[in-house]
Amino acid sequence: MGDNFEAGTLPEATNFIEQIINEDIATGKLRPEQVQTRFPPEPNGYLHIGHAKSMFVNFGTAAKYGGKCNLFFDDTNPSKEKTEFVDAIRADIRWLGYEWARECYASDFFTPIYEYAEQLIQTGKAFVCDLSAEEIKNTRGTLTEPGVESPYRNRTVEENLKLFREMRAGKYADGEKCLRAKIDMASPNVNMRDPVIYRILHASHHRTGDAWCIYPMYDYAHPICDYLQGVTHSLCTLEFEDHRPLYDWVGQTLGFSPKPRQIEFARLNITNTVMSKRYLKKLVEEGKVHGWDDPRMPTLSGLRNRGIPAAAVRDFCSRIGIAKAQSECEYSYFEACVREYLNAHAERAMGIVDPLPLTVVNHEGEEELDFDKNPTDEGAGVRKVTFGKHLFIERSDFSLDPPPKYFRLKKDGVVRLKNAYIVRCEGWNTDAAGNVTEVLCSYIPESRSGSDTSGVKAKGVIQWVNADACVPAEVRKYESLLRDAEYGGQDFSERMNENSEHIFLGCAEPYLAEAAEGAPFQLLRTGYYKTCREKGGLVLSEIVSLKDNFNKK
RNA sequence: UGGGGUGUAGCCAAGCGGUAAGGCACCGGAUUUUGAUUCCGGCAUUUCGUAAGUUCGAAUCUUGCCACCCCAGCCA
Repeated sequence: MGDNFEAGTLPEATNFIEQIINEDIATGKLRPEQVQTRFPPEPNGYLHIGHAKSMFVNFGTAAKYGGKCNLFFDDTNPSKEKTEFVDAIRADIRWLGYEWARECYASDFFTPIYEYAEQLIQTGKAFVCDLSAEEIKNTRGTLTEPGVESPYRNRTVEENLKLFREMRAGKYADGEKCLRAKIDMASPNVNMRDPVIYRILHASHHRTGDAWCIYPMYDYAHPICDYLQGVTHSLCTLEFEDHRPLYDWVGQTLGFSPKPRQIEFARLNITNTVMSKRYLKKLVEEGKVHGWDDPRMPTLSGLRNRGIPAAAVRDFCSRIGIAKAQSECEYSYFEACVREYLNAHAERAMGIVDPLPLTVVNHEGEEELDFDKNPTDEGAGVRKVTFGKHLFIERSDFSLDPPPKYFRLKKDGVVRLKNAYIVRCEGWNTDAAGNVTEVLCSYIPESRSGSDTSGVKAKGVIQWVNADACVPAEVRKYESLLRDAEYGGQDFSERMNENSEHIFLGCAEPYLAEAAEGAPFQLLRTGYYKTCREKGGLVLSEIVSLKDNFNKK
């Protein structure tokens, strides 16, 4: 990781963030290896693919300059945060393939953050306010009108200090008082209208327990934590642009040098994919999914369980770019990255989801055939596959009433059994209801893969497994995904495509299957998948419905 | 109606005064023992939200206008 560049030269900037950093380096503010970032999740849920972009930006930028990136848990609100989430976050970062220089928490800095608050009070830059939350709201003004100053704004330093210490000592109830920065109630930027920087919260913190009953607000704590960690460039998403003046105010007022610099970029959005922790949490809590790592979830652990390689996620992040324009990627872009990676790296296996017995009437005994594990990679090697008289093929690969351009097995037709022989349909058996229960075929001995001298042309190639030697597999079936705007109402439903029947959380790959032993493998039948999607535009939750849908037309 | 941002193809996105990169998607065609892959070709040329202006020359500079996003938590 990290591009190499000669000492004294700057790496080529590939996005606006790197341009800014290059300028900072060029103007002597810092040396490349001093670049430091941080990935700052709040431990109140699992990481999702949107976080993957943030990690790519933060870890990637630091690596590019030979600098460092910390893992920083933003745990300033004990009412929402849990240790379970910090463990899961750590695991997901490692799975994605990133390593942090240092792991720290906002709570590590509670003491200095508190001391800085006293410093603000001493210098007359903060005051204890007795207004209720409601009153503060009512005096903040509106977007077009200035706010009015708190009647407590001009308390003496001594009184403020006394009150603040009493707040810390637990003398007051939640919401009874708060500490506010003294900035400008008439600022056109609402964030600067004497923002609350400390609130009273008699809640147990997942790390500090009951040591504190006052907790700093994000806007106040973040610049301090950045500074104390040595962060030089604090990369965050666009919605914090309005907060940058406050970020800078804290740094300047407290005399930080060098002062960390906040740079904002657009967060990741993907069509039809819910990227809101709030809704994901709701799905989990209401039991609509099996958990945060349900394969239908856009969480990193969900993607992992879906069989999506971390490298593909990283590749996706690198290809979508980093910019400030609000945007929404098509899901197909992500799929392309996954397919590309899987095609190059995934070992191929034949699998049958809906088995139909096929008997090779003129074949006796068994024989071993070589099967390339990955035809795009010579080094992948081969596996032995046993061919015999009794096979299974996919039910949908045989048709008595084939649609036009049906290349697979049909009445009186031939098809190649992948990597084995060409077979000709000789007949079939049905049950009382007329359903096909068995296909009878003859094989052409001269058509063996790799040494075909038969001269017979088979347009179609289908998968098969040996009925006597195959490993039982189980395709995990999931209920089709959310069907209406039940979750999240309007916001959620707005994410629906006009054409899609289901809202989905991103589950669409047909190559999810799970072996009985629990080892996931991929069925890389992207052809079916594409075809199906073009025809129906449906969101598919598992392989069976995918193939059924394919057969419909 | 205040402030902060953003507008380049269906979707991402380069471009930073010298005559519109690349990827995804899509459309042709070739090869193919995965209808996959691979490969070739096409895909903004009265055009860079729009209207004027500066300039030999503008997506790039100036001005006006339009559209969209974010902000009035003791959330992050």
